[in-house]
Amino acid sequence: MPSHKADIDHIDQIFRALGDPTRRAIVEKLSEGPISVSQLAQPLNITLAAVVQHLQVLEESGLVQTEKVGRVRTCRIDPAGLSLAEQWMADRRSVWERRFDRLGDLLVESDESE
Amino acid sequence: MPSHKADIDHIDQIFRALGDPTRRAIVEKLSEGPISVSQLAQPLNITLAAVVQHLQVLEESGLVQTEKVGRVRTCRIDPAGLSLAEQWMADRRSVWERRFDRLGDLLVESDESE
DNA sequence: AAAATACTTAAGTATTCGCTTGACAATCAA
DNA sequence: TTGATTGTCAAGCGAATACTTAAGTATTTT
Repeated sequence: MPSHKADIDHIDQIFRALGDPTRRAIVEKLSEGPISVSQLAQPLNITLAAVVQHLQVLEESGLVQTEKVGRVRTCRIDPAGLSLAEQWMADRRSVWERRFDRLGDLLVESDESE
Repeated sequence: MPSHKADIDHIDQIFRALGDPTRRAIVEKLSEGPISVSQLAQPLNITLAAVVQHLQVLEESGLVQTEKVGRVRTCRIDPAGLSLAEQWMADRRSVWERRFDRLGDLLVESDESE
């Protein structure tokens, strides 16, 4: 039985997180490898506090994991989050494309209704 | 030479569009097949005007196409939009996973820095 | 110990967003 | 023609969002 309530909620958080361009820039940067919060902030033209807020959203969504050692917090991508969202889109597409197959059948057979 | 400015802008619109749960519900519904605006509105607990506004966002993002014949506008998914977003995520993941491969190499060879 | 680094947290602000209401246009049915 | 569908447009409202500033904490350096 696929797609629990918890999963739907998770998908919700993931897409909400990816909806913001700055957060996508963060994910993009992290895809090159794990870095600290201030390294992450440097290329973006916003304050460190703003970056921290974005990271909270990303971490709650499960797209990013962080770990603090000493005074520096290191951030890395969790690819599972991305592939969950990927799956959602692939599913919608496949349902859509399967429809075309059935449509083809109907055009050929041309009777026997639903 | 991949990823033009126009593409980035397009990706921006797509992810922004998918960031809203109601719009994802619309995409989900449309994946079952093309339907009219009021049919789309029926299961959602919002006014028709709100649905039209969501459809504008979805159409501008390229995720949905619509066509009006008579007084009814029929909406359908454009799978190209979905696969573009899918690609973006797959790319981020692959960069990340390629990093692991290189890390493996380094651990095995354990010299020759770059 | 003192200063610098690397965050963290809270409060405030300006803008954006999703939604409603209400008035309107166009098409189809009786 | 009259009335019912089906959608469109504009204005406005409350809540959410992305950001800043400012004050604080914990850790490392000097």
